[in-house]
Amino acid sequence: MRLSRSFLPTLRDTPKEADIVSHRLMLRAGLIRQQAAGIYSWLPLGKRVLANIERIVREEQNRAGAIEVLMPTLQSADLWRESGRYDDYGKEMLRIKDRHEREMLYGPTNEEMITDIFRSYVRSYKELPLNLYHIQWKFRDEVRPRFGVMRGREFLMKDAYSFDIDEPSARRAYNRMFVAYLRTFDRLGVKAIPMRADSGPIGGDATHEFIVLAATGESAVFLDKEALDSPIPGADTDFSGDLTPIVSAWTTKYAATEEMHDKAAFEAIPEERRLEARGIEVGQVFYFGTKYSTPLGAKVTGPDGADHDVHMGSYGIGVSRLVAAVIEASHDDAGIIWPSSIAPYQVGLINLKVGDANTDAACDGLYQRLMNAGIEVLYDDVDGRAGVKFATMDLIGLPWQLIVGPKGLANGEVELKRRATGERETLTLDAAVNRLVAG
RNA sequence: CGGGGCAUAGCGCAGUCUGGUAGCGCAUCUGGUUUGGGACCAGAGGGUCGCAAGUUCGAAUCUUGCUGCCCCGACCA
Repeated sequence: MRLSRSFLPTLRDTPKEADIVSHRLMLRAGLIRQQAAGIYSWLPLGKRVLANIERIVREEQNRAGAIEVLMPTLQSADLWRESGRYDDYGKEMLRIKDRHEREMLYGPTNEEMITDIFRSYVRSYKELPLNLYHIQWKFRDEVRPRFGVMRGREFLMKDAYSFDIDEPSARRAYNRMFVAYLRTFDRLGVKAIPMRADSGPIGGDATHEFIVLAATGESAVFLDKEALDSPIPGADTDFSGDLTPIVSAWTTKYAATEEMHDKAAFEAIPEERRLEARGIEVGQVFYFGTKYSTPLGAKVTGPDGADHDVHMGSYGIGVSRLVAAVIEASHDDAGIIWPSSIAPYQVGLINLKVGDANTDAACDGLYQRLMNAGIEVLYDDVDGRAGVKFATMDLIGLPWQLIVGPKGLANGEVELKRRATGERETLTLDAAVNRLVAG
């Protein structure tokens, strides 16, 4: 993408409503624009990051055997009356009426709807296990939205729902999502630690929150430092096999949120391994048994010929929140530092002297070669001062900056800078292209 | 939902106490000089001062009501 033809409104000053670093940087780098309290538009750069996160989440869900669907944002109140949650959910649920005065709501979550889909079609245990997920906008009318997209009212979430014949099967489904989450967050470039969590109003008796450590996190967390070094399962993990060893490796080390904190257990850990920190919840997995299947009548016939209420779990990832969480975990004074896997572009190609025939030709050539190699490039082809170009490129945080100016070109050289470390190398044009193609 | 704060040009702010017809920096546009880490000079455009009522000869400024947004707490992916 040529900068001259893109829409990338960056801000030099920090808007005053933004308090935490991720919110400031998201506004300054032109990722989002606030439209109302807790409601944001996603501008081109932010949209690309969001799409990259979605892509990785989707790949790992699919790998773990979950199947993608798409449910609507608007739901009928009737379904929620069946589960009893229409009255229980309270003011956080945005309730609206259509032109026929029918009661509707903007979905805060989808347990009822997915259970309705399930009960409409599935009759036999032979169709299980089943895990359906979607990535859709949710609305929760928070009393106090804050910190930009970290706690918005409208937010993008991946939510998966598993259906099994009995509890042991449901626990295996839980483990599959648990392992998928380990892989997902690792690929997104963040270290998310599963922690024993409170089950809250959704209910259930097995749940973990996946928490990214960050100083500005909303939750206090307590963990054994050794939990940070547990291994990430590989892409070749057999999801049809026994995942208990992987899950156990992560859950035997102490790691808990404030609500579930067990002081005695924590203090049993050698002092040098105790870590008290703050974190951002980016995902949560629940096993809640028949909490919804019983009231909604989601049952299958088992091998014994009898009907069984299905055992369910739900598994959420805060996709839009992750954009902020990644920035909280990965930035410096100059701006964002995107992990390569979700960066809006891999390379920022900087033309330091637009209008100079040699420099233009070299940049245009590099741009073409990189694009042909399948590398996503943001090409700053706008006539401007070097300092402004560098500052903007640092702000938006692309992993690589390829700096092309007349001085270097006189020696047939360009400069390649790695955003994360600030490390620079002077290379020939060919060497620079090869380096970027190699990753 | 309790407590606190803010609302003046695209962004950041001053002016409000003490009423007199709106200003600064950045950004934008034009011309010139510059040009490897947020340049300089000259000029220009851009505001029903959040909305509504009131007081007054006169309101950004005083009064009342409303709305929006932010922060702390409680609550939450």
